[in-house]
Amino acid sequence: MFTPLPRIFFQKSAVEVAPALLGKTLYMQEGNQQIAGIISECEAYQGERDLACHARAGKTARTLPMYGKAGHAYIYFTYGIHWMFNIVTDCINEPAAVLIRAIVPILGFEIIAERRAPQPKEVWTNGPAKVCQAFNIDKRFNQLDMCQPDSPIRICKGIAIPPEEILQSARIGINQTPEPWLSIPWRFYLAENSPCLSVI
DNA sequence: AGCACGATTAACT
DNA sequence: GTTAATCGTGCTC
Repeated sequence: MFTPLPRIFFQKSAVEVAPALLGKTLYMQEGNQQIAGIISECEAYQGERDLACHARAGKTARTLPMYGKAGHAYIYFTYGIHWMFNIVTDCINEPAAVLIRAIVPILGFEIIAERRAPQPKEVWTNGPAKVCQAFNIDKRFNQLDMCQPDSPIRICKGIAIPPEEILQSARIGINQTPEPWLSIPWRFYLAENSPCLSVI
């Protein structure tokens, strides 16, 4: 149970990995605490040419994880308050990552409720920073290899998603980005979980 | 050494 | 619809 997906699953472009991540399980184990949820929304950021991707400025201290091994975590801090959780994909030296924007909780409801209080369960994990708050993800886990069987964060088998239930749109929150990157439909989300999607 | 800003959220009017 | 919260990062001087 909660066996991590093999690295080869992540060794493709972010645009290929992102839709494949929908329906998979995000699992977190710290001490005897377990939390898990089904990934319902994510976004692909691919390469230095993608002007919405942090790697547009090249290799820096912050973007280094994206140039590393697929299956590792890329976690960054933004707006002075929030953490964002990404999964690195593609080859070494090809910066690519998938931002996890929303999950549907399946395990650890009490812990999530405590961390997300006083918010109602409908908005517990429908946003990238909310997922990090619920799972207690921060820089401690940056560059973590999530393909190890004892990793505190793992991406595991989940539920099968028929292709017709996967919807696409432009990515959120990148309003200063020029075209075509502003409009390219690299946000992937599940139709059936619309109440669990991030707030736009 | 200083500065502008961000792959957001929650609590306002 | 608007705005405060709040600080690491990367760029410029």
